[in-house]
Order: sequence, then C-alpha cells, then structure tokens
Amino acid sequence: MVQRPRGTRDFTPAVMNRRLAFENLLESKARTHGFKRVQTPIFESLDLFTAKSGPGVVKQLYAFQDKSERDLTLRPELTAPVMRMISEEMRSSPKPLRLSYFGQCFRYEESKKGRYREFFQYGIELIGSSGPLAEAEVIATALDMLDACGLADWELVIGHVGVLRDALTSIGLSSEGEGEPPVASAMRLLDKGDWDGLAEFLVSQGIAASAGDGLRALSGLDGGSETLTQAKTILDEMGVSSSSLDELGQLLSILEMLAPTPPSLKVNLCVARGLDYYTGMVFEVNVAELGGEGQVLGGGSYRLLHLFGLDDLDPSCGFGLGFDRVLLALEAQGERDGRSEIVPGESAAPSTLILPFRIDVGNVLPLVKGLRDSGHSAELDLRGKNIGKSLDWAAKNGFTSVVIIGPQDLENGVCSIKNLSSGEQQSVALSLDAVLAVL
RNA sequence: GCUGUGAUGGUGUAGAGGUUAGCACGGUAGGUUGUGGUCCUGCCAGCCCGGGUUCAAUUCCCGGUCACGGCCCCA
Repeated sequence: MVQRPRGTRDFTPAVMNRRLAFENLLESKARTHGFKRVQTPIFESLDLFTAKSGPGVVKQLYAFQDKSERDLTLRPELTAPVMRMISEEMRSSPKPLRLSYFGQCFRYEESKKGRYREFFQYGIELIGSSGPLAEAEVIATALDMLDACGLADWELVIGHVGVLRDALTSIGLSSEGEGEPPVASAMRLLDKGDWDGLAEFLVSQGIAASAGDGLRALSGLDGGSETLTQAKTILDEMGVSSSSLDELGQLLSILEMLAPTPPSLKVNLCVARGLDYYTGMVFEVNVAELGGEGQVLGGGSYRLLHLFGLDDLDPSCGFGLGFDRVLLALEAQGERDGRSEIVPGESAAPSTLILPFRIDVGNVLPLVKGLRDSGHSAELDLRGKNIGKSLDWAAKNGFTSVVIIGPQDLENGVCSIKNLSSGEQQSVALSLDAVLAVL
C-alpha cells in the first residue's frame, strides 16, 4: 500500500466543506478591511528564502533542483513570496497596498498535531504604510477574523521590539556586528527569560550585569494596556526614550475603537518573535487549548522590502494565520461545548434529490435542469431503488428535501416534496415554479 | 536534535503463542412496504512493513514506517 507522505493530509468532502467555509469566512473579513487576494507559486527560487531567513533555513525546506539544475524549493511561508511579487509586479501600484493570501506551505520537520509538513496559511500584508494606525488596521483585521469564526479563550499578546531595542542600546549594546548583533543576542535571551545567560552575556560585552535589572523589571510586567504606565516609569529610570511605548499606547487606544475586544490582551515588551526583521510592533495570538503548538497567529511590523530594492516601503506590517491550528482549536472547543456547527456557515445549503419512481426519467429531466439553472442544488437519483431505500440514502447524504414523482403523480401532474428534516410532505404541481416555491 | 506512547476491516473496538480473528457502525446485493432515520437474508472488508526467536508469531523481541504526546525549534 502506498500511503500519503508523512506530515500531509487528505481532505475528504466533509472536511473540505468545513475548510472552505473557514477560508470563505476569512476571505470575507479580509475584504471588509480592504485586503485583496493574491496568489504566488508553490515553489520559488531557494535564494528567496535564504535571503530572508539566512542559509540555516535550507535544512527545513523541501529544496530541490529542477532539470536545468536551478535551485528551487517548495515555499515554507508566504510573506517572502508576496514581497517578491510586489517587487516584480506591483512596483508602480499606488501605495499603500492591502494584500491577502492563502495557500499551502511546506516545512521539513517532525509532524505532530497542529504541525504538518504541508500546512495552510492565511495572511495579510499592509505594504507602504507604517505607524500605529496602519498597525491597528492589521491587528483589527486579525481580531475580526478570530471573533467571526467563533474562537474562544484566545489571548492577544502584543509588544514592540523598539522598546527593548532602545533599552538595550542605551545600556551600551550595539545593533551592528558580524554574525548576530549583540542587541539581537540579548533579545533572544530575554525572550526565553534566561536571566543568568543574559547577565553572563552583558559581562562578556563589558557591561555591568546590574544593567539588566531594568530589563528584568520590564519583562516582569504582567497585564494589559495598564502596564504601559509602569513600563514608562521603568524606562524613565533607565533614561531610555519611551517613543516606542507611546506608539504602542496609541495603537491600543485605536484598537479599542476599531476592533472587537479580545478575550484576553497581554502586553509583553519582551516578545522578540525571534526575528531580526521585525522592527516595531509585534503580536501573536495563542490558544491554550492546543498545548505546545498553541500559537495560531503572529505578525508585526517588519523591514523586508529593502531586500527587493524597495527601501521606501519599509517598514510594512502583516500577519500570518495558522489555518490548520485555528480549525483544530475550533473543533476541540466545539466538541467541548457540544456545538454542532464548528465553523459558522459550514452547514450545507439546501439540496434536493429528484426521485423518479417507476416512471421514465425523461419526465423529470427538465425539472432537474430548471432547478439547476435557477441556482438550486439538485441531484438526480441514479440508483433506481425503491422509495424507502432512496429516502434512507437521501437522509444519509444530507439532502434537505426529496421530490418524488411516481406513476400516479405523473398522471395527476403533481409531485410529492418531502422535507427530510421535518418529515412533512406536500403535493405540488409538477412545474419548476411550483417546486421552487416550496424548496 | 532528544525523548515517551501506540498501531487489528473504511470507522470504533474484542481477543489469544496454535481461534473459521469476534462485535458494532459502515458499504454493497436482494426481500418486504408508494414514503426514511426500520425489519429480514447474503455478501464486502482487517491483524502496518521487514527481520529474529519458536514445531508454530497477528500475539514475544529488534529495526523501519506512520500517528499521537513532552522538550528543542518554529521564517
């Protein structure tokens, strides 16, 4: 037996129905925020991703050479391809651009629940505008999406890389350097909460370990927007500019007016997201339900477009949403709460089985065509069983109603329309209009 | 990269060193009823793969594959 490759999944009609409903929901929310869908190739030049993330990513890529020995790779994410697309196709498009995307990505790593080798990402990028208002627009879109899909118990964690960067440079760390800049190293240690490591690192840079005290105080802050005041006090004591903090404050107050209130909001000034191209606001959404793989969304303001000669478009802002993980969380919560509809709108649209019974099918074909032409989902019975078995089959296949036409009906010019959920049945004239009126 | 658990029809499960590998759902064919979440009958379909131990392995052992967890990582 040939089986599907590790970390991949097949989606059966029932599963696909839910995924399509979810994608449509995300898409409609993106659209209400002005984001327009784009699509890029499944494979790209390997260089695109090494330029963005460094040569180390190659071991996590499905990289290969084509027959002309071009170095290519299945895409591991969608931000870089979209940046590339902007540089190739949309240089002269009026800015800012609001773009959305959805598609599968591939990473070569151990697969687990919520972590697949082929996974799906939905995301948006707001290109060519920056600052609290632009960032709020992006986060508001994310909040609207999560709110609309009915996800519960999630937490928005929001921070600003600038706060930490300013604090670190003010105690004497450099943001330049071959290899990993000292500032980035310190951020990584802070993100992990590795205080011993940080003290050691500061000393190795010729800085007193006590300089880390203020940083520790910053990272110890726990709470929502009210912690900004305390953070400001700490920064003042350190003699560090609080401009980044002020921006974050503006962003949060804009968000209050612009977006649904998240179930939980946490300010975390030490979120580094592990990436040096994030330069300003950063945010992520976590769902406790999912355990170790609980991050379902992440994004922020970044500088990447300079890699494509588009320096004037930096910084831009966007996020990626883990399509599979949100669905997993929704399913887990749906089961927990006994909900039957997991994704809003996934319930099947009305559909009808046309059931000719001991008559020539030619008598009903015009009706089938008419129903379809008017946009109704109509399926002609192909099994030719008796009525009881056909009704059973129809119920199992999720039809909402069945139109039965037997010899007597034909004689009287009528048909019987049975509603499968209520069990009620009525006799209706055998004409498209009469049938449509009932369905 | 480290580590733990598991694997029996399509699904959920029972079971034992020698069984016709059981059950339920499902699928399918038919019987009964011009009206379904019935009833009756038949059929379909399974011990993940490869080695080892043994007279005998689906069962015990080792390896692989896949799945699910815990760390690490996560663009």
